[in-house]
Amino acid sequence: MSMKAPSHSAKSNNNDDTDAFAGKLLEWFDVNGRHDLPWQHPRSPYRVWLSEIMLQQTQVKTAAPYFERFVAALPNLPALAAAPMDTVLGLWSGLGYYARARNLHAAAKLCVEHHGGDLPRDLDALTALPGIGRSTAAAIASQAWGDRHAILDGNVKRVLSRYHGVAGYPGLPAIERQLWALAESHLPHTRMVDYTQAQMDLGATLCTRADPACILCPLQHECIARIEGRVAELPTPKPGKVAPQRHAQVLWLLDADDRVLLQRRPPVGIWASLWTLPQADDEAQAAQWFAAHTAHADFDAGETLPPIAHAFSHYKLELQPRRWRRVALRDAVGDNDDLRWYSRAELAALGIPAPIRKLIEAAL
DNA sequence: AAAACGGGGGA
DNA sequence: TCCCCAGTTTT
Repeated sequence: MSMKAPSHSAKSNNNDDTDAFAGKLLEWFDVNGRHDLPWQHPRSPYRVWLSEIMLQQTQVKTAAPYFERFVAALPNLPALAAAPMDTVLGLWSGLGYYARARNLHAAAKLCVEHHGGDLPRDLDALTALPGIGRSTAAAIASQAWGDRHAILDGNVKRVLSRYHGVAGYPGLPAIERQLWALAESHLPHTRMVDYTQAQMDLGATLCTRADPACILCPLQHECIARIEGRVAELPTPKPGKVAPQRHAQVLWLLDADDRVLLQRRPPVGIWASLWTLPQADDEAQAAQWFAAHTAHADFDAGETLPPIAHAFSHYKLELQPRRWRRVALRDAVGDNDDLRWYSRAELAALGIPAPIRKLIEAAL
């Protein structure tokens, strides 16, 4: 990776062959971009770095006052390196993600130790510092020195996947590689400082995740997602991991008065302490439970009902209900705090999981 | 309630 | 190289 200032191929050192993407973006930026952010006046490598770290997981509006306070207390890199950790954390207090502050502090010390108290003007050396990855390094180098490097943060991923109609979750290595290549293909040969800011501004203000303002977008006529009506589908969201499918048997017992037998769940775990129909892992265990709790009733006489599908955040549960009417319990089981007959009128006041309530109330 | 976020760290 | 995490905000 080269550290030198923008290198230009012989044919491309002029504005005429600026990529259409970059050209339109820069024109838009001149009028609509953010030109008065605190780290832009004055712009120094230290201030650019600090702003990029703050902006990693924080919006401009939130970060700005913290930035001002931070640079007022620690105006340059050696001051940061010399400050106690507590001071740094105090200045960061309220911003969250405190690992950023620890990395920032550690990186400042490394810069004093290895780079003469300055940030290194080299992508690999920047990336080697804690808290700086490929995109942050490129954002720093382009904004601090105007060096020609592509960034690929969440904003740019969103813009490029829409503009080029790139489907597939951007976190996947193959998709991310493709997006990096596209980002590099659009790099202009001039105005890198503005170009980098322009991409972030477009993503943050127009090409937003929800409800993008396409009619205001300078790229709307070339944007594949816009042309093909796929703006809402791109970028492809993270594929939810396929939730494991579990099964359970549900025993629905009604007595001679049409009261329903409910069981209180254990105080921890799924549906903690709620009242549900007695449940078993499989049919054999359901039969076993049935034999142990009921008097003179025939398990096989139960009426098999359509299964209920229920989705939890981390697994899917299919409940197989089976119903018996006019059931009596064994004397030894009886009513107690965790296993009771409830009349229909009493159900309303109980904590009952939604799918179970739906099942038993739909029947009447 | 769940997805998004950028870097770090472990597999 | 890839995958997943921590920690927080946004949708």
